[in-house]
Amino acid sequence: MSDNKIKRKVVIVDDHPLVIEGFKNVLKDHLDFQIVGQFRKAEDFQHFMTTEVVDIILLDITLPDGNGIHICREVKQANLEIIVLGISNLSERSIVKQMLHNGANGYLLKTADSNDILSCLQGAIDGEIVLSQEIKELFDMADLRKPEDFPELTKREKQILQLLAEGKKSLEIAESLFISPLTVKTHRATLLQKFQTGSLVILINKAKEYGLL
Amino acid sequence: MSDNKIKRKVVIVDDHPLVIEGFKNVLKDHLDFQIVGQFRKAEDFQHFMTTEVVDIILLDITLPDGNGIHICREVKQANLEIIVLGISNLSERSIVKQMLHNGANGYLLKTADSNDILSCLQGAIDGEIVLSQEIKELFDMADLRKPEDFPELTKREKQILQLLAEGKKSLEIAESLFISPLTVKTHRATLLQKFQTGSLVILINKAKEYGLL
DNA sequence: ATTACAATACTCCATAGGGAGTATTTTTAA
DNA sequence: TTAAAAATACTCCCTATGGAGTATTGTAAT
Repeated sequence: MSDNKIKRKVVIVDDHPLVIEGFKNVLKDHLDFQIVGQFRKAEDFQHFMTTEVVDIILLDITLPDGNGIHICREVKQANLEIIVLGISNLSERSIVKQMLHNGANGYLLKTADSNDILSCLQGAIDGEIVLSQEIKELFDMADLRKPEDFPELTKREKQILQLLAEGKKSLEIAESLFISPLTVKTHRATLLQKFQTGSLVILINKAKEYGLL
Repeated sequence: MSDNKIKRKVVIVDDHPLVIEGFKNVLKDHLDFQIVGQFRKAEDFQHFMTTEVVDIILLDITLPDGNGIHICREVKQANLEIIVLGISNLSERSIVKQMLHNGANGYLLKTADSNDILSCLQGAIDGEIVLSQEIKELFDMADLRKPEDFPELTKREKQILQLLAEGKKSLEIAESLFISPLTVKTHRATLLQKFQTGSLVILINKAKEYGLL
């Protein structure tokens, strides 16, 4: 667009350097955008945000030390003006919904191409809620989608899920977490219930599908 | 390196345009490499390969219309000189092993950074089997070379292992195979014994590592 | 035809897992 | 500062699983 416009400050948060490099390559010739920060960990990004002011955040959902959905809420609580676009491999409807509920201005799949990304950025700047092509299709075909939504797990549940996935028995888990085996049993039951199955193996398979393990 | 060297022809096959852009950004200032093709679908890549000659293929494992592991084998059968590096988010041992068994020259995680990627490329050119940092940590190199001492399974056992991995209960398996649940139990016990574990989850994890599932 | 091994099916026993509740304390968010 | 959610721990009951045997029939290779 115009040449003398003040560039919008963009921050990229993604644990995949290749994706960061990809965004840089997509944006590098674009006069409207200036990348002022890139982070692989939520913590680094959050620290950066305590001192810097930015316009646009490209925010991965799955980070090694945090969750993009929560980070989005924090950012928006601090400043509603900041444009937050979720980026992820995950095309689960519930995740997209959660992001949008937390105030995100849009959601891009990593399968989006340059044009898709740039038009989403422009749309978000223009105040639209933007979704990349495949996500749009996902929402159009709403009726065909599976009803099972991505379960919200608590910290403890995730912890126990992880140990179950390693093949640990309830007793071992109880010992390593210093809690009663009966408590482990409760968490396990909650997990099975949240994933709507009665099989540990299915539970773990689904958790892997959702990228929880 | 040297300036007048003939550049190595690189092809990128990945369904994520951002990853392709990322590789382009990482390689763009490197005098040794020249990107001669980029593909989002296996089919397009395979068509390209019928007419073109390349030196290095950066090959994603998960493609919308194919499997990088199979594609790797095809490529290597046609020309062993071509360097194939698997790239993927998946850090499962069995997948890496399958790639290397099919002749891949290495395996990079998408969490690898530029330096990691470039040093892997150089290593592969120098004839090494290269793995990105995180993958190296997952394995010790010695483990890769020695033949696997995974248990010999009978046809029926493999069949039942498969069904167990799908989360089926003994009773369901018995019904679908028209045998007694007690027989299923025997096979299951044999499997657990052969894999030297008392946990179904561990059994299935090991089976996946060995590429049996 | 003999010898393996596979596949089948059973016994008995002990423990782990799954289903459905209730209840208290602690943490976190509104 | 409350109200909600998470984490803790328990009850009872029943079924599934795991471990250790034994035994018969089927099948494939020598």
